Amino acid sequence: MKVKQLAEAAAVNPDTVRFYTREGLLNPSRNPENNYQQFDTDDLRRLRFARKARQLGFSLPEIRAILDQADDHHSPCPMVREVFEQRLAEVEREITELQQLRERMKGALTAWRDMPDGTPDGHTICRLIEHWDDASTVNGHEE
Amino acid sequence: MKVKQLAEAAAVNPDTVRFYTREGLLNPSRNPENNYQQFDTDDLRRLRFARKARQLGFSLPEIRAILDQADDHHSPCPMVREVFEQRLAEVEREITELQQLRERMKGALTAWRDMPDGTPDGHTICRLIEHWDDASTVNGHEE
DNA sequence: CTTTGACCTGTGAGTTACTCACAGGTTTTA
DNA sequence: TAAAACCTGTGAGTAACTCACAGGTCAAAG
Repeated sequence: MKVKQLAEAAAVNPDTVRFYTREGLLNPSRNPENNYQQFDTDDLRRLRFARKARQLGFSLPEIRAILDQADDHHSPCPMVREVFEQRLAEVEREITELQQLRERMKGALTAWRDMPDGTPDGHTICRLIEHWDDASTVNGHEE
Repeated sequence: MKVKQLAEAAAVNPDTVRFYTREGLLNPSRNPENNYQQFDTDDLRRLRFARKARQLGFSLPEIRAILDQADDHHSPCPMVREVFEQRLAEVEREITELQQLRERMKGALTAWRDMPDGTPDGHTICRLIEHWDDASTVNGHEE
């Protein structure tokens, strides 16, 4: 398989294939005649794995580490489990933060709609933002 | 006020102040003697507004647009309201996506813990990821 | 009065995970 | 045989900062 075929098989951009190859997640052989990259079904599995892991929030270095360990016939299990659980905790945190944000935004909109004059001006909404109480979400993610 | 004082007053990195100035969100005057930037309380208000708007998910170009309109004594209201409501919808979408992700991750962990042998190996978890059904969250955010 | 340290200046690079553009080589198709 | 489609590597652009660097300025201490 060449770049475009692999990309299509995994439903990704060919440039992503090239990028992952540069980053060491894929290790294609080379056709000595024209220097083209040759991917096999194992590369396809790696690529699909990588894409799914990305959806779960794993970073490329993490994915590469998992793949490398699997290549060395080491069980990547402990690391994967740890990262997986960390990621789950992070997802929970993000959900909580976003829910709080949603409530505050909804409250602001409601207060805005219930204003006496009905048609609030820019000062009103700007004041809403200006007086936004940044109790939660202080600095985004400061891990 | 000089850079560092403004930064401290708004609890941000001095480099963020410089960056926002470069980006046109802040328009300090200059001390002609030494070319230092001079910020006033209005700059502080702009900076605080910008930071709060950022917490709400507004982009820097959006914030600059709001600030510029306010400077022209136009009411930024309609734009702010639109962006605000778009952002709220986006937050709702993100919450839903993350909740689905959480459920799937928890399900995976549970299935993993309930494995017959109790100590699953890397293949187990990797297979979990490999067979991850990417029905939702297909391409992240493709707005 | 000079030195030290803290601050200022502008600019350029690094971060993440891609995506796109470019220039030139190869292979396939018409 | 020529055009289209694909390959190659490299470099830049994205968002919103953050950090580093080299050199200028200023307040206070020695």
